[in-house]
Amino acid sequence: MGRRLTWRRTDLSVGPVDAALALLGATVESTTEDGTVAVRLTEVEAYGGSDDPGSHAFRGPGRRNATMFGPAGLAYVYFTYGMHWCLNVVCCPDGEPGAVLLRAGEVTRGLDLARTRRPGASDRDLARGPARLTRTLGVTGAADGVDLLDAGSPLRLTARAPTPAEVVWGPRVGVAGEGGSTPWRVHLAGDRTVSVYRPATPRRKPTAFG
DNA sequence: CCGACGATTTCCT
DNA sequence: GGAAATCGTCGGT
Repeated sequence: MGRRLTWRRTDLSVGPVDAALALLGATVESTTEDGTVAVRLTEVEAYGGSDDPGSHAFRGPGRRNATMFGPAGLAYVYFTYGMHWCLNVVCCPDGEPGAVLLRAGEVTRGLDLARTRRPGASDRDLARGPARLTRTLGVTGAADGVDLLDAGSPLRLTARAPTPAEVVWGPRVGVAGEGGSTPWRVHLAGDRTVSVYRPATPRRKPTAFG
């Protein structure tokens, strides 16, 4: 069952779970004035809409998540923890929210440039985590809303991959509450660039007693 | 190896 | 006001 290895928008307009599977093994490529870096995706996570408490779209559209309600194939990029960018692929028909978070991958092009963006990191760790991946690719909020299926975009999806032989589904990383147990994280089995699983960790608020 | 914690800012309630 | 789809560092075992 060979699969076409080029993208059509309808390939991604299939909801977050199916889109997550379609994106595994595929390549994201970023071009800046410094050059081009490409990453082969080894780990992604699905996020839904009003029925998914773990999703940014759970409470409807707002300033940050507006792109999630756009057409499939757009990049939804958000800023979190005061310092990190995360990159998603929008994966539902226009007006319906849903996205796939790109969590980890392997650098397959532009290794020298990637290394300069992540000083001190091992090659294995260059894109091993959602914020590491955006740093390695040079992705920031400027890429929010970019069409990933346009070959002329600075950030784009290039090759699809054959259906992975073996994938592993599990709970999403860092998602608290009801959405925390939904097994919508998926990665290539046995791949060393997959990030380490961590449950959501509530942080202790500072007390008057130190 | 492992768990704890601080950094730092945006967004929503 | 508080939580957040994280990461690097630090200290202990």
